Amino acid sequence: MKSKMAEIFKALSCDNRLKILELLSKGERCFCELLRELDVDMSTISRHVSELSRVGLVSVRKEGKRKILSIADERVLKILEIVKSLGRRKYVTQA
Amino acid sequence: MKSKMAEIFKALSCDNRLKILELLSKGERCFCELLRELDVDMSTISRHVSELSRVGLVSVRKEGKRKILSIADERVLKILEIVKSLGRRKYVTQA
DNA sequence: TAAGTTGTTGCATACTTGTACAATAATGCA
DNA sequence: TGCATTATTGTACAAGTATGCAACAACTTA
Repeated sequence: MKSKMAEIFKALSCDNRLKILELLSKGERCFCELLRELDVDMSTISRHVSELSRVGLVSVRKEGKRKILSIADERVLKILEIVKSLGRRKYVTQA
Repeated sequence: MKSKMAEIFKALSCDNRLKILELLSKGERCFCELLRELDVDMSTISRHVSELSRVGLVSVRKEGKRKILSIADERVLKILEIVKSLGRRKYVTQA
């Protein structure tokens, strides 16, 4: 069985899920708004959101007939920021 | 094609690779030391190390007939620490 | 109740991944 | 040179993943 850590990283290892997190980092939004911004099937988004919330990266709240999604924790943004900065640097080893 | 960010997260999403990083976080060590601590085939470790260095998480230095491995960047440790803390918390949504 | 909106789930499919084993390569030592 | 140590690579394979389509479910509103 996979560790919690590995599961979290796994959830972060897909571009469409990263895209979802990036959108949510600008503020909460509902499921069907994501659909308009992501050019993938609704079922695909559903599964991605489900995975993100399962591992605790995204919070889900029901409001009328909509599901409102948001980043679950400040630390999620922190992680994304650090890894983005790692990705930009051309992997230079410290001297 | 997968983004740099997704590739880095992917590299982090496997328990054996996380184990390697954890060992390296205590200080650099050579390939064959990892072998003694990891109970997987050497070829498997070779591929994991290759992947970790490919995406820039681990630095490799040759010394005699050995390859010495180390964490490539402080930020790698930071990421591991944050995600570990995320994993511990029982995914509590803010009130 | 009927119709529309929003989301989930079963199924199929193309692709990727983690792993071991065996063969090979590179290096250092006797 | 021959042998031991250290590491990589080809191959195979079981398991897992991302995706779309179609059917279905839950909820809202007319």
